[in-house]
Amino acid sequence: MTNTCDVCTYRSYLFDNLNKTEFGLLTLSRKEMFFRKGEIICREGEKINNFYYLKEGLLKVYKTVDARKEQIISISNPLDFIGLLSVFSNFNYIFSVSALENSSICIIELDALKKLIQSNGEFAMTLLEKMSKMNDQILETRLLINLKNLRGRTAYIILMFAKDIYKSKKFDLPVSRKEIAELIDMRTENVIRILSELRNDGIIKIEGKSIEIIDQKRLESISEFG
Amino acid sequence: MTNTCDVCTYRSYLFDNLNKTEFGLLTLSRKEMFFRKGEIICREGEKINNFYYLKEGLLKVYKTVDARKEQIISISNPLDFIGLLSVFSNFNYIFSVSALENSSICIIELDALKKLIQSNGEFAMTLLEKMSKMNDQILETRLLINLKNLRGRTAYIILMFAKDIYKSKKFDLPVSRKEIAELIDMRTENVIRILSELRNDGIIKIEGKSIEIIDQKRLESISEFG
DNA sequence: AAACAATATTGATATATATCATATGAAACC
DNA sequence: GGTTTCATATGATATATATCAATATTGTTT
Repeated sequence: MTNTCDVCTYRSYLFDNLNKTEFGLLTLSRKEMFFRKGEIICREGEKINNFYYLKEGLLKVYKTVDARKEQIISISNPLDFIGLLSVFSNFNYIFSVSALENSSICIIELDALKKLIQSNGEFAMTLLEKMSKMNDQILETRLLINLKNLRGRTAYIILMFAKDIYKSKKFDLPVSRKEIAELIDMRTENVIRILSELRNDGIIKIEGKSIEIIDQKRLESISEFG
Repeated sequence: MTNTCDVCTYRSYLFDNLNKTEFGLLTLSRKEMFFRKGEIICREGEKINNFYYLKEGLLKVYKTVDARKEQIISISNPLDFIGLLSVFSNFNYIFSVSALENSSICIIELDALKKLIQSNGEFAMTLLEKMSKMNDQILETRLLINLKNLRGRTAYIILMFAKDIYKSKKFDLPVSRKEIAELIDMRTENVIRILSELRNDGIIKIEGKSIEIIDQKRLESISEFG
């Protein structure tokens, strides 16, 4: 909602190293946009002109495998940069991004940002650190998920939603069963089956999209050991 | 072998944007080290003090899953930075690196490099671009491999060695069957079995570590469609 | 409200992959 | 030189996961 960057909490997170002039320059090229749940922010293959970061909401980053199947690479939380580092190394997006919940996104012209990187080394260093941390996390998570069996993956993803995203044992899933499958490399039927198992074992409660973790210890043990 | 950076071909690849003073600063903190096949360059968990890049040879980047199993994340070619971006976002390595072939590695003190990033924005930008390209590629490759069935993965990795690493249809595998398995998420027995199948189908020749691609078209088709 | 499409669910079955067992040759060790 | 260890190899079997099928449930469009 707020359109002045000065008061935006995100300033301190990323733009602390900029002086007044630089910050003004950035603000000039900056826009804030609102995306409704389901809307697409950018598409694989499109030219990259902007640098996005997520102010509020929830996004998914994904690739299209074929007409019926997508591969979800990661889920973006508020404060996340969107689009991995590829914005700096590719001319075109190598993935798509869409909104899982209504989201506010800050948009900065990539050229303006690149100029700042070149003129302000402190800022460059901060950006490099933050972006590299995010990239590492995505890769590590993908490697971790692939080591687990289906039960472990399902438990892992429930815990991710509870701990990392909603910070609560009870929450509404922002995704369909199919999307969970696409995120943790499973088939929809197996996601559903295993969710039902976990319910029958008294580890979680499910009712439609609503999930509540009953026995977190057991769920974590399943996430770790399958 | 050469110890003066001026003549090193790698200068133009990465350090073009530095002036004489800056370049001198970097050279001061720079060392070149030789690692024999099998030797470990750095270990998961160790403190990060240096920025490495591979001048000559071949490395593997991996994580230790348990006493008997490793997970190979990527293979580093000459010109590659070693260690993903985590060198900028972590204090300790989140993976290990060892030499698959005798290798020459340039070692720069991380602090010296960070200073340069902060003082020279052009250099920061170049580094950001190159490192992010590498990181993206690693992630993309991992996603791609996981979409394939075992036959597809095996074909893919043979083609990777032939096209990306040795640039020849005939080459000696720098890794054991077990390591191939750890690289493409399979079991050793299945790697061996499928290699034998491909041999029996007249698609490749194998003799110990030596591999020759006979029918590249079919191999590529298997890599793509399984 | 009816018709339709998408999602969720469960069961039965097929298939891919892992596991176990065994053998051989080569390298490492004492 | 003999013993041990590791890499390669192949077959038989077990297990995990995908696929197919059928039905309910929810959401969407008209």
